[in-house]
Amino acid sequence: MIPDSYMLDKQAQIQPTTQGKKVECTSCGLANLCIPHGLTTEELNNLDSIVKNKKKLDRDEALFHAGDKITPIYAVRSGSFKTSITSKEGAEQITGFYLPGEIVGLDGLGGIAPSSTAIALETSSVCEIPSLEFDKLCAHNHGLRTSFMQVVSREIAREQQMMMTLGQMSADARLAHFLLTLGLRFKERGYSDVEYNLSMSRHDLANYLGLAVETLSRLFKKFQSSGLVDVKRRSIIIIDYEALCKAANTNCTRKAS
Amino acid sequence: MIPDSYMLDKQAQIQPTTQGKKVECTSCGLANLCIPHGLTTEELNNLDSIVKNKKKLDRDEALFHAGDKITPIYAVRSGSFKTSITSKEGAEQITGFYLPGEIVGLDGLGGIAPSSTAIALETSSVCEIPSLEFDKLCAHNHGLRTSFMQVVSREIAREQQMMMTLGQMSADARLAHFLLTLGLRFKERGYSDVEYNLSMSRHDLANYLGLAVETLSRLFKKFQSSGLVDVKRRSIIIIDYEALCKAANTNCTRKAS
DNA sequence: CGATAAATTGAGTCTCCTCAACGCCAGTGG
DNA sequence: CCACTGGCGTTGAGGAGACTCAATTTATCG
Repeated sequence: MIPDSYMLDKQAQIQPTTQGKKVECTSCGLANLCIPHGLTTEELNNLDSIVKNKKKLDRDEALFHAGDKITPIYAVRSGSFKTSITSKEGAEQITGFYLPGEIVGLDGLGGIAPSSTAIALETSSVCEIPSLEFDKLCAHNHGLRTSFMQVVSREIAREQQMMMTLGQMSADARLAHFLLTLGLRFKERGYSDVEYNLSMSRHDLANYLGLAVETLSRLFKKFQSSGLVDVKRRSIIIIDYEALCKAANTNCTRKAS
Repeated sequence: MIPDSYMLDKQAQIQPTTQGKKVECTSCGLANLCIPHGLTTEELNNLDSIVKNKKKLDRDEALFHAGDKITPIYAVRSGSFKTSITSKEGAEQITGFYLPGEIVGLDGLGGIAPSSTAIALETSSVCEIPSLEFDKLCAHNHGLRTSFMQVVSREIAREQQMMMTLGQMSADARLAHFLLTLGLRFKERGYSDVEYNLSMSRHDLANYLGLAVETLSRLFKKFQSSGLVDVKRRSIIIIDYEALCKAANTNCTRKAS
């Protein structure tokens, strides 16, 4: 089954959340992918006490802008986001796509203004974690500090991997690698790693991968006609996993789910 | 005057530090560029109490390896380092160069094994900050937490900028931008921003910038013959700052020092 | 249903890579 | 002192991958 975009919050689909409905980390299905992972019940409750009510955003709405004063950090709850930076000359680089359970805003810690802008790719919601309160909480919760540091480390590692992608890989490998990695992220969230929908436009994806849209389009076509994937607009079905790995220059074997 | 490589620790040049000599953050000339920036005297003393003795490394020696168990973080005290990640297939990407006052090892926080390997580019020394002790200290020092979060944010922002460089810029712009930015980092450390020595090989720089060594070599020659810079092996003299900015596609004006 | 944006396709070009050879410099050992 | 060696950097020739520009098709939305 193909998830309807990245909308993973099934509760929210059934009973649409009003702006302000309190969501508890303790009962959140994404907890293991998010900051709560590995925390004690007490720490979880502490965290719950400062996490602000779910904030809902429409497509193309900004969660925060580069240069904003004091910004909280956000945990994606449903939907998805892109972050991008813009040079003085107007050049844009999309620096990441964020799925439910992932943390946005790590470039705006310690009172520093974020260098990136975060924009919802579809109707999305986030849990807001105010920086001041979070910092206070960190003073008394070792587990929380550790968990957060892990989140930070993974984000840095992800960006390093992206440097590898942009610096060393061919266009083919970039796309193949992206499709495989995105699949794995869906899998972590309980969805298929071989059938999913993209929530970003060709333009956004091309920019993220450092390619021209035309090149990206041709690559999709090439993968399609080589029988690697089935692409229909934003729907992706990975047909030949092994071959896609090979295209990504990665000797990854798909593990049984 | 051209600094002899990145050796900024003049004390160390005069009286070579023995392995184990205690260096105080309180009296460190790099404090303002490092974690100590903005801390109270008390916090500084606390930090001093856990910072381990200076560790000296020769050229090509590793500070830590990708996958190492519990790794401390390190503040570069003298010399310089490169960090790199390696894919399973053996592809390498250099992810950063680190000068005195900068923090290495942020991809290994919270007990996570670092994804990168750090290697000294020349004879260098570092201050070791053990993760456990540092975490404990963070519990009681708001300023320390804030300062560290700022370091983390800047590192993430730096990597995002690198994604922009690799994803959007031409080869010319990449090199020009690198030379300018490196100059600014030297300036922060009290050196000329237009005359300095590179501590990394052409190979390392090319890899970092996502270029072939041959391309890099041709670029240096091109910049040289256009009168932008004077390049002699690893010595760099920026002659036409404005033109170099233009090559970097950046409308930066050089501020008087 | 028409207007606008998104995506695809085609043609031609150029940037940058690859491969190969050569020059330069430092260190080594005879 | 000098040839030898090996790493590092440069130079040249040729080619391929990805870009640009332009036109067309396909979606999206009022």
